[in-house]
Amino acid sequence: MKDRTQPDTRERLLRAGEQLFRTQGYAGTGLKQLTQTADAPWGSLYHFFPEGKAQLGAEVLHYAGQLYGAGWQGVFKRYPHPGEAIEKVFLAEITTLTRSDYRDGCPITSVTMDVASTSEMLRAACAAAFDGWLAQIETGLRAAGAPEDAAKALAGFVLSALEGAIVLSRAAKDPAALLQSAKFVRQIIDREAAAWASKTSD
Amino acid sequence: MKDRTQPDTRERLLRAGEQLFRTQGYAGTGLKQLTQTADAPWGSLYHFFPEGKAQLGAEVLHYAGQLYGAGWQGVFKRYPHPGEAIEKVFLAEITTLTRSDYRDGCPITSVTMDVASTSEMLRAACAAAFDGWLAQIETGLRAAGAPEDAAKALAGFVLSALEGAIVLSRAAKDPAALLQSAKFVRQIIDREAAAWASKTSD
DNA sequence: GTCTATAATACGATAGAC
DNA sequence: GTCTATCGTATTATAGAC
Repeated sequence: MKDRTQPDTRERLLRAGEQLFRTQGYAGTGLKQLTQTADAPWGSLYHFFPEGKAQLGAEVLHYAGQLYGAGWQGVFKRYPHPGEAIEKVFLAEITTLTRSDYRDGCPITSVTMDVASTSEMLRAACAAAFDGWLAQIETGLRAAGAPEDAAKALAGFVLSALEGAIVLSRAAKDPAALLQSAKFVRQIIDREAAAWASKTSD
Repeated sequence: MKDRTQPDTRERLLRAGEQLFRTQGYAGTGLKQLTQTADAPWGSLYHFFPEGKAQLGAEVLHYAGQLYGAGWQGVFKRYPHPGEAIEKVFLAEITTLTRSDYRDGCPITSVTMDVASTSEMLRAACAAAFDGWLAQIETGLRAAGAPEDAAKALAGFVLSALEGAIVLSRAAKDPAALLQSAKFVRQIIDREAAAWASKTSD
């Protein structure tokens, strides 16, 4: 869409990066393993990402940010009631985890843990990905009537609970943390939403 | 306390492991860097941990699990009201993060992201550490009158929100996620606690 | 754009003197 | 128990043919 040189190989490298970062983080992923997973020639890696692993990492973070951001947008469109929409995301994550034998976590969280304190550039890319998701959640909540401040605070809480529950579920190989968190997060949102509804336009 | 050979060096290695895992995960931490940080001789590493990095990693996870577990126990003892106790933990984490320029996250989360899907032994050690914390939170909630099922579900939710908020705060270098999550988590606990109090002994 | 070969370095782990 | 030297191997990155 932007370069017209060899979109296939480049896209496969990004996809493989996203997949491998999800399961073993940034530091734990070798470039050789990455090209093999992507079915891409070794030479192509430095053709598309001449600055090496860090550049590839940053672009994978951007790619994943956009991809999952579209998912947030879609779920709010499908389920206008925000409590239902967000609960669906938690439940969908359970499906993703169980289907992958608890391999497919969140690529942004994984990379954050590895590099937040060793590469300012990659840390900023992680923050940007999270910020994009937070903005989508905020938009979804505002569409349901949430005031600006409440929407921002709730979004941070929702994403925190989701990311943490994914971590605990992966460690335990058990969806309990996601189920438990989904229940309480939904409780909070439904209660807040009722408050927004009672305060109609002034 | 258990071996009486060279407790100092061994303890320093565990402490250095905990510190480095917090900031750069398991895969991102080299054993050379670890011995330097611990001010320990290279030879000592394989003297105390003959099975190498994996054994050291597992023992660091156990060490950190016990250490932070005692912290949970202590905060519930100091603050009998569970909403207050748990809010204190969130706020203390903000202090830890800001004081370390957002380096000192959670060692269990970091290692989980790196190895949950590549080493069954280390994944189990991560799960055991989290389970210990969950048990402490559960105990604190039960002491405040929570029924068994409610305590278990709430504990999973609380720890999920905390771990996720640490991740987001580290990525953003901003305590907002921890503050936002603390507020809603406390709301949930206080509301539940009121329900336990109204249902007195039957 | 692709591919092979390889450079340069860092890694985990071992051996053997002390 | 400590320390140095070192072995393989894996890592990221480059060079140059095609």
